[in-house]
Formats: sequence, structure tokens, C-alpha cells
Amino acid sequence: MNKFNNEEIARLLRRVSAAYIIKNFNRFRIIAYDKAADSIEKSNIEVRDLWEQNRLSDLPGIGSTIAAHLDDLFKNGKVKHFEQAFANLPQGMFPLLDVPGFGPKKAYLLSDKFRLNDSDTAINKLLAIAKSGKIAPLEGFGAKSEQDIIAALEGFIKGQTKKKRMPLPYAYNAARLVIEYLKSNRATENAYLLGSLRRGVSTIGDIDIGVATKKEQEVINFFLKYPKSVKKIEQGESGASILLITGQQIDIRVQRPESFGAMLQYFTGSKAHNIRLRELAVKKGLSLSEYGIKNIKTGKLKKYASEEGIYAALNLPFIPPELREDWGEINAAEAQKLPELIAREQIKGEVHVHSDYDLKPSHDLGASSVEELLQTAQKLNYEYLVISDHNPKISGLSENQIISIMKKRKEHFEHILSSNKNIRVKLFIMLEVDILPDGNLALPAQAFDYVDAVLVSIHSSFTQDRETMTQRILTGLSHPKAKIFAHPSGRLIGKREGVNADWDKVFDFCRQKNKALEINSYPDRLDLADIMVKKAVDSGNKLVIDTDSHHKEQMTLIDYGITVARRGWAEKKDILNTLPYNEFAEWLKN
DNA sequence: GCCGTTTTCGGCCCGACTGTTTTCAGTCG
Repeated sequence: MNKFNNEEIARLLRRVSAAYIIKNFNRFRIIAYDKAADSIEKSNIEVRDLWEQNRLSDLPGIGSTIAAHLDDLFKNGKVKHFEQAFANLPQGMFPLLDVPGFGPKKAYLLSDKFRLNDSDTAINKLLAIAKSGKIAPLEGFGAKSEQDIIAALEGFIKGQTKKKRMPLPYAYNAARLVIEYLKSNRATENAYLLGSLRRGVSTIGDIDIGVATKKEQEVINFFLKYPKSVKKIEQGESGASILLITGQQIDIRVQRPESFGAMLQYFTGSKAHNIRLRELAVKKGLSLSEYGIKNIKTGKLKKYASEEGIYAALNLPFIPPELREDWGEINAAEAQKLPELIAREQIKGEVHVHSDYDLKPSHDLGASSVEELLQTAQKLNYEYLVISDHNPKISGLSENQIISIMKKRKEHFEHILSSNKNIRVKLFIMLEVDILPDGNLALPAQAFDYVDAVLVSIHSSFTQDRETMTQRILTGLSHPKAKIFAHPSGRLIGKREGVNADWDKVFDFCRQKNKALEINSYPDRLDLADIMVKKAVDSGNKLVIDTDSHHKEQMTLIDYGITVARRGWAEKKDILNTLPYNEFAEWLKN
């Protein structure tokens, strides 16, 4: 078996596309490979997992042909068809494709000209060639492009690849500061997030911001003077890009207020959503662009100040940014069947926080007291709070010791409640219990007497095979007091892949046994992932949204979890901690 | 090569910026 991750597979498909461009294949065939690569790159699910389940074609852009090629890839580690595509080309062109500023044509032309046949040495060789001044004299090149090539190659060698995605919260914070800065200029009438940030995608590439203004140049010049900028990347009439010292790229787009809606729509994306929307427009004799909607026959352009106007012109209701992923939202909109997405004010309780009560936990202790957490819950307008410390460690403590710890903990919390009558928030005394590798829960049977219910989760042996992992999860969830499956995939964004499990089976089990799946708002987790949330919602599963806070300040991170839920089409009815206290308590007991 | 409540055949989104050019090719989103 061969382990190819999504990034590697996407790169491979792009290389095929590049080879086909050089070989002058049908351009739609080329686009198909690029689309497939896009789709795989953005997928939250490992393509390999889909392949194991024989579900490759679930991914948009993957049809029977590419699915068959990927089958080859996973089985044999290579694809005959791809090797043929790569044949008779200078192999040095392929690594160059990963360098910013290089596309198929430039990569091929230079590799061919300078006989870069070895993919391992091509980058360094080309750098030396560029430095010796051999590129500038070539037709179509010049001194400036030679310098750009040197800078791009040096940057690449230092580790700057084309894409570097960061978790949503980091991007959000950087963007917020830039927006504040832009708004401090009087020429700025308004400034909004654009792109994946506005759609709330869990990982962000570039930070895009849209500015409504009548003085475009003034705003752009002001933007270029942003104090944290270290480099101007691009400047034009309608926008500019800078690089921050943190390595984050910030793009702004400026537009007149009367056309701002079209711009906002266009730059919010996603690309797939926009393409689908433009296809719909074409069928209606209209052409949609960044500037508005053109009547194809008359050539007349109509401007739109608001996004609502754009969608209305296409006979669609407004589609919330979080849904714009081409996951069926345009069809749903046409049928007037868009979901009424869950909103922050509908959340009635926080159901996963860790306190500083020292119960000799198996994992990290929280940093805030129960009183502080209750007060924070009250400030956030919650009716109830679940304290869910990690279970006491099982090595080094006897069962009796653990039972005694759990009993004392319950008494401690009850004492706090009775001595703080001014706290209105109701408390559930729960625990986050490890599902051990064999599926047993890391808590003695008798200790369950001292909790209302438990969340269960995986904190070890993440790499078990699919069948073992699935059985482990089901066994763990079988305990009558196990009500919530916390951070189900166990992924840490950018650090650890999620576990491999048969999610259909897990979801079926949860639905039948009345268990909830968690949407964990913690920035590195955001787990379940949006696409899995959609799957859960589609199959009628119930979810909770919580923060897994280890400090009271982290409880405001709930907004990120809500964003994930919205991206998964979740409505109030799908989220159990929208229930009032009594009903939530009732659900916990059954 | 993909895709489908107008299609299983015949379509397939739109434009900006850069560097090189006197009208365009390549790259990017």
C-alpha cells in the first residue's frame, strides 16, 4: 500500500495538466486535471481514505478516468498513464511548477533550453544559469524577469512554496488589524473580509480584504504604507498585495460603492461557486464578473452595490458566504431550500471546558476555576455549563483512589454552587474520558456514579487501522453515560491527520443510540471538519458545538465552531446545545 | 476528462497584472 497525501496527489495531477499543456492536448481535458487537483487539495478528507471506501467519485471533478488512475497510484505507487504524459519532456520542468511565478510554459521553455533533465537538480541549476545572466537575452525575457526568477528560486529554496495555509483564527486576527488600519483613513467608506476568510474556511491561504471607496488610489497608497508590511508584492488600479513580516500575504481590492456588491461577491468565492454561478448566468443570457452583470446580447453592464442584488438578478435568494463551496448550495437556492444556519445567539450552553480542579488528570489541567468558568458562561448568556475535566490518570492510581477523587470532585463542585447563590448558570458535572486503544473507557465503573454523563475521545494510538479504530470508537460510545463523542477525528490542523475510521458506521451508531458528535471550536482542531458536519447533518445526526476551553478566555472561541457548523449546513435543530436547560438535561439522561 | 430537473452528447467562467511587447503570452485567483 502506498501513502500519498492529498497535497502530493494534487501536485501529481497538476504535473499531468502541465505536461498536457506542453503537448497541446485538448484544453478541457487539461482543465479537468486542474479541477481535480483543486478539488483534492481543498478536500478535508484524505483521498486515500475515499479510495479505500471505493468512493473516489464523491469528490467533484473526479470521474471514472481519473479515479482509475488514482486506483493505479494507490495500488502500484505509480500511474502508467501519467508516466506517458511525462515522457519526452525535460523532467526538470516539474519541480519548477512549484515555484511561484512558474507555470507550465515557462517551466518547459527554460528546462528545454538549458537541458534540465534531472528533476532533483533543476532548481539549483536554473538558479546558477539565471545568475550568470543567460536568461535575460532570451526572447520574451528581460533583465527584470531574470531578477524575478532568481528571487523566486532563492525564495523557493528557502522554503517559500506557492501555498502556505494558516489556521483560520491567526488569519482572522491579522486581517482584523489591517481592516482597522484601513478604516482609519477617511477615503475608506467600508472594508470587509473577502475570500476563504469571509467564508470561514478552517485554513486560510492569503488574506483578502475589500474596500469600498471613491478614491481608489488614495486607499491603495495608504495600504502600501501599512507599518507591518515588509514587501510590496503587487500594485494595480484595482488592488494591491503586501507581505507581512509574519509571512502572511494581504491582498486588498478597491471598488466604488455603487459596484461594491459585484466585487464582494466575486472575491468572496469560492472559485467553484463562482464558476457555477457564472454558468447559471450564461444560461440566462447574462455574463457575471467582478464589475457586475452584463447582458450578453446588448453588451450592457449593470452595476450592483450589494451582493443581494447579484443573487436576485439570477433569481436566487442570498446565499450565505459559508455555503459558497459548490456543495449543492446553488441548486438548493434555486429550489428555495437553503438551510437556516445556526447562529451564535441560539447556543444555550457550553458543553466542554476544563477547570483547574486537580483530579490528577491524564492530560492537561485547565487554568480557570469553576467559579470563573461559570461567571464567563453567564457573561456569554448561557443557561448552562458542562465541566468536563480529563479523567484521572489510570497509571499510578488505584481504582479506589480514582473513585474517591471523583466523589470528592463532585462534592467540591456542589459546594461551590451552594455557596454562590448569585450564579444563575446551571452546572453539569461531567468528564472527558479517554477511549483506550481496546475501546474501554479510562474510568472505573463505580466512578461513573459521580458524573451526570461523559464525553469520550481519543488521545492515544491514533494510527490504528480502520477496522480496529471503528470498533474502538463504537465500544467506547456504548457506555450508557457516554453521550458526546469529542473531537471525533482527532486531527490537529497542519500537525496530525485525523484517525482512519468508518464514519458511516460511527454516524449510524450515534444516530441510533442517541449520541452527539462534537464540533470542537479549538483553533487547531475545528473537528468535526465542515464537510463531515454536512455529512452528519445530511444523515440526521445530532451535534454539539463547544470550545474545549482550558482557560475562561477561550470560551469565546465558540464563534469558530459555529462557523464550521454553518459551513456544514447545520441548523438549530441539528445542534443539541441550542436546547434549553431542561431539555438538554433530559437528553443527557437518555 | 467531467457532468447533467432544459443534456449520456456537447458543452465547458472571467478578468487583472506583469513583463515583454506594439498587441500579447503567461500566470494567478
